[in-house]
Amino acid sequence: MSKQTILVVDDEQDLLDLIEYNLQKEGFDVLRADNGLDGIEMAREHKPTLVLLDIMMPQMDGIEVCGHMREDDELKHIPIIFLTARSDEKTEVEGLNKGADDYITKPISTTKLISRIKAVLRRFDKNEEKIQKLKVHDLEIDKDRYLVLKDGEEFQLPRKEFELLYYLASKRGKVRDRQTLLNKVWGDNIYVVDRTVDVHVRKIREKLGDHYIETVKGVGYRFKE
Amino acid sequence: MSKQTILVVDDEQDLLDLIEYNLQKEGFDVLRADNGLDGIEMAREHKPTLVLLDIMMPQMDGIEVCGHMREDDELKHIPIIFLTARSDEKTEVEGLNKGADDYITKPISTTKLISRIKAVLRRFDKNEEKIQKLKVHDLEIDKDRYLVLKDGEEFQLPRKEFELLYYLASKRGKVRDRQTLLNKVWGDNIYVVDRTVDVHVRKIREKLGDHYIETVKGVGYRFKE
DNA sequence: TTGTTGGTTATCTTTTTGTTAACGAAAACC
DNA sequence: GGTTTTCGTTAACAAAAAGATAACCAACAA
Repeated sequence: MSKQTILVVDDEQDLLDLIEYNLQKEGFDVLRADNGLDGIEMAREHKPTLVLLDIMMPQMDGIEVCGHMREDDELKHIPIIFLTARSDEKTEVEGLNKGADDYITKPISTTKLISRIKAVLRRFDKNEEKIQKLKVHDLEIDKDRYLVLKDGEEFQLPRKEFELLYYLASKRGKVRDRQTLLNKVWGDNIYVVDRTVDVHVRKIREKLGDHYIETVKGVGYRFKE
Repeated sequence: MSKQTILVVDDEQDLLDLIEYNLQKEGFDVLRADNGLDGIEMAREHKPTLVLLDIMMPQMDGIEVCGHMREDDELKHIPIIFLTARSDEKTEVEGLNKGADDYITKPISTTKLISRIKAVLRRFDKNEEKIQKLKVHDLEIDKDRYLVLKDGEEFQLPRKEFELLYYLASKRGKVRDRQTLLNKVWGDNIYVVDRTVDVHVRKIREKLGDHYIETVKGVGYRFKE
């Protein structure tokens, strides 16, 4: 496997140095940018495996950068971890809604940083390194384009719905409880109520039909074998 | 599955009470200690599955406790989650570097606490990918899929019926009395009348046929050898 | 503005789970 | 042999749990 590249966007040079040093020690390639615009630029050019994004930056803040990335077909699949000041809880929530995959509060412990990064990569890797395209029953689930094909017809599912469907389909036949689904699809450190899963399942069923995802009462959900 | 034990070390009794109550409600066994020394003592004696450790304590603080545990071959593998006061950022970093697996800031939201604990346990759970498939006679009892296969045909049993069948099948040939079955399948701390077992056995027989589970009069039930 | 996404919540249904009582077979007692 | 007691089976019913659904809100983009 080729080396994984992490793009770090932050306006504090000292912090950049520290993070770069530690990531390199772990065997990652590191790209750095000290403002949002350059960050996006670099992301477009190098397609990093993951982006570490400070929220508070002059000119263009992290949330905005994240927003742009999520709209760019080439970049929307790249996992993003926010760096945020401790007190700043509001932006934290806001950021997650924007499509971040995790967030870490400053000051940053390097162990934690590394382990979070690895956790997020693990979450995505399983899918990424293997098949980008799942074919199940009459569905074709295309992770590259975030698109589902059902006998020729294209369905553009929203990100979360897509990822939930993708995860379940990749574990075809196996039951997963709500908490596991939340951890795998939403992320370990993200707190939403577990009924959220139900609602997303319902929305998927609404669009694709209800014979793909099965309910196992008292246990969880499962993609039909 | 034997119950998981969590050791909570904190000098605030109220908080101990609160945490204990919530953990028990989730089905964990709880051990408590109100200072670092006792904490280590208890850890040595009972080998808990996980330790919740307050950082700020008189005499011996959490970080020190963590340090001791990490040096003890018997205890070094036990996951530790720190409880820290929000403001106290320096020790937090220190703690993580000392080998904690996660930390939670006070004041504590119990939902968050529980889900963090479960996340850490999941991370440590090696048997995640363990095969949980039993093949007995012409039955295939697949816990991963929560399905029973009888020569090709799928049976979706309700959760309790499934778990009862699974338990009996896993102890194939051995008789278990009703109380044991209740304890193992339903759980130690919930009370239901033991006739309930009969009813569930009957329902299983109704669906799969009555030659799998045998009655041993005056004793209990057994999965046919 | 309107539409989309992501998430929450309250209400409605369905299913599961548990209790009880009647029944019957076998064992034990006389 | 007849009677009593013990024990499990079964069906009917009640209670509780779980999930589906719809309506709602907030944030944001077009």
